[in-house]
Amino acid sequence: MVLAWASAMGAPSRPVEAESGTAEEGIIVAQRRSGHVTLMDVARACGFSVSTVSIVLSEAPLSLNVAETTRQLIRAKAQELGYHPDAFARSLRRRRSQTIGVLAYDLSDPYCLPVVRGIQEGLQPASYLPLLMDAQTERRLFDKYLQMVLERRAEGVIVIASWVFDETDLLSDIQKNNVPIVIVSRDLTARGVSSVLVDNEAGGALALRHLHALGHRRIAVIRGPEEMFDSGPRWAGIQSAAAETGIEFDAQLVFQLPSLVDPASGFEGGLDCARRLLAGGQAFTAVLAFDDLTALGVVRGLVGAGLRVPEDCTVLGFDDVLPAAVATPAITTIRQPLREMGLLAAEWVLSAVEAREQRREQMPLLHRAPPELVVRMSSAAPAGRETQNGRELAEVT
Amino acid sequence: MVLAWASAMGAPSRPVEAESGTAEEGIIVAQRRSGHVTLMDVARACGFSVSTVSIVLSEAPLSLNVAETTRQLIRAKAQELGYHPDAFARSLRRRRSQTIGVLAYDLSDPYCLPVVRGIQEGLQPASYLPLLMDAQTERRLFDKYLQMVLERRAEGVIVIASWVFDETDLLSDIQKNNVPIVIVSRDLTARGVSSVLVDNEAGGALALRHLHALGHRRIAVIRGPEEMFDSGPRWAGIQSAAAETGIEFDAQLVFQLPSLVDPASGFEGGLDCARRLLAGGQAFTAVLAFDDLTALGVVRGLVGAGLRVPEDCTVLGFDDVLPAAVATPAITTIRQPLREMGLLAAEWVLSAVEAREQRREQMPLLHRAPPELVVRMSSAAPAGRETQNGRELAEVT
DNA sequence: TTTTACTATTCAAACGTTTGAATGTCAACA
DNA sequence: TGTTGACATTCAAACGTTTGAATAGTAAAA
Repeated sequence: MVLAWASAMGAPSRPVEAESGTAEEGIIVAQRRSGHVTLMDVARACGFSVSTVSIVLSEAPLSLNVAETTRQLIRAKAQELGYHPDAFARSLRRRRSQTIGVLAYDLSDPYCLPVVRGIQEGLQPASYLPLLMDAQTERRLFDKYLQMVLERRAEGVIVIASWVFDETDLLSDIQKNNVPIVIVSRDLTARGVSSVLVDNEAGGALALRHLHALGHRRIAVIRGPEEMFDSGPRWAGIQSAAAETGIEFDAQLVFQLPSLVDPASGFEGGLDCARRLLAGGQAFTAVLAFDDLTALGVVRGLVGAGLRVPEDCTVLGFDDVLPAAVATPAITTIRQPLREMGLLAAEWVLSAVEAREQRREQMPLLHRAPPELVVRMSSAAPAGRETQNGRELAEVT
Repeated sequence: MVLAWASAMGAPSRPVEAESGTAEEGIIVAQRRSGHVTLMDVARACGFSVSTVSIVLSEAPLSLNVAETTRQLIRAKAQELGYHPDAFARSLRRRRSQTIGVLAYDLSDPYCLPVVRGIQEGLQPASYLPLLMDAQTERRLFDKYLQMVLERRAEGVIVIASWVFDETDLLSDIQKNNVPIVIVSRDLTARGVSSVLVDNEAGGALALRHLHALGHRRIAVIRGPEEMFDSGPRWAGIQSAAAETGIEFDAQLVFQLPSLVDPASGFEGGLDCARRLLAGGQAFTAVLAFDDLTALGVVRGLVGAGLRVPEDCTVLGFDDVLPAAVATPAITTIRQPLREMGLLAAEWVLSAVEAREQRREQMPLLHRAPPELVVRMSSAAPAGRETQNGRELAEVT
């Protein structure tokens, strides 16, 4: 009984005998090796076999055949003892982990969290559990966690790689093991990986058209770093919209972020660009930044030189992450539907898991999520004259 | 090779997979039930027993006795087949999960990530793996994940509960199972839980003294919500420093945030307070906000009314999260050493795990991490005269 | 020749579940 | 009396590892 049980815990080095209250034969309470209550413990405590207890507690189909009284007794005892099924044993036996690996290249990037939220939302109804891992921008960790995902027998993997890295055949190990993958925020369909990402072309175009509509003509652009996937298509979208609206870029006003160590360093990049922009002496009325952090860096640079945003200069971001929304002036930006993208990734990975079970082949899928212009406080029509910042700067500081 | 294969067959009579494809070499392609390569597969492929292969691949002490050539062969074959040990089987057998559950009440709170980073850092050297879970401010999810932590046999748990919730005996289930817990960001030592948190009193005092040193005398304070742990001590620290410096608070200038739904809503709270503050017509030269998001909300409110920060009004935050650093003006704040706190929590939980193994009792520990003043752009000496915002506001807008 | 001591490898029993097949009841129907 | 079938429960074999104990083979020591 319970007291005997407690004494067994107190003296773990030898088995303790105790009597069952009802049955004629004594029940031997075995020494518990691990601290956790097992089916065996529950079975002994209530006098049924391990099988019956398992059937009841796991709500297997057979439990319909188990007498109601038995079920209640077993449930009560399990509750009382604090039984929690061992996920290791269960997954091992069932050959299902009910787990999807979620590997973020850098969780501290405010970009990732909404995606993760979407994934959680998508996994929930199927009662799959996300196995969340944060590679902290370290290639080494990314590798290690990928192994981990395999070892933990995740049934699928979602990779969030908003940041730079060359995953040439990083993922091949996963694919070799026939584990479905979905990647968020870059197009890897060419390598056979289903991909969910924002429509960068459309986003770039959206941003430029907004500036054009406000009346801006001399626009500075800060492109993303060379090795980053989004940089190319986003710039392409900007260019095509520019052609469309008859805007021409001054090569002096087009910058490119250096390859960055971590996402937060986009801020530094933006700040630096703003300084170079002002030092260049070319007139401009708007800055189209690669992402929100960059935009915030630009704002810092401009304000530091005595300019006002948006009165003297409009600044546009991209992504719509938290810091952009709570800054003052709040950054006008191109919103990526991150949560929805995560949700879709989850749905895809689940359906791929199912497809694999039924041995159906599946083609890699691609979704380009439509971005959305979020007009906030950092954009406005240009002032009468263009900012002649080279000179103004000297006066103000 | 063939002989080894035969001996493997001598093993317990299993429902033999009748393979017709007995090739000329006699190599039988094992029919894999799950998609994953097992020790058995490797053993067959290289003609050794499962035991030997296990010993080699897990680098058990016995592997010193295994011939060098054998080791190399086994490793090579394992590599070739893409073997990854099954974490379920391994943990089940070893009775160790090498896992610490990390349960964040809301991962999207920028407060959490640095703590998580610290935890990862602390777990790494012991090669423990964090099992990261995000309760999304939902009590129901928190519960569920707590169960999960137990089912996955995490050897310890770290709870990050920067946000409100009444965990009266939420954690008792964990404690009953004798799993060590450490909680970050509130003091639960009274309930026997080791706790790591910032020294809120010191932080509050630090903030107030900074304002005093700058010359501020009429200071508005926005206290944290009633149910939040930090609110009380932080306010106490502010008050004691005020007494010390001879500052008295105008009750009209002391606000309290309503109970909030999620951390980002601190921004709304701050914005609202700022409006009420301005509407109140009382003079003030500084606002001491409960946290950074609140401070950003205050800035928004003040700027919206035509005031400048810090020229017309100083705003102080608390925590030092990313949005505070990248906003312009950057928020002067009280930094919590979040990473260090996470690191300590990890170290504590690991040592508690060890203590438990050696059946040593351990007292709950408490650490109040020293906060640090980070002076940025949102604080300055007050202008000559105090802000008479009631009237000024009417003129400006 | 036997013993001892190694070295290199394998046996077999766990770990805690799940589940197809088997067992045992008991009442109803030939 | 035997058969049927429905219900309630249990048996026992896996799942993929690890590991203490056992087994061979060989060489040195007694």
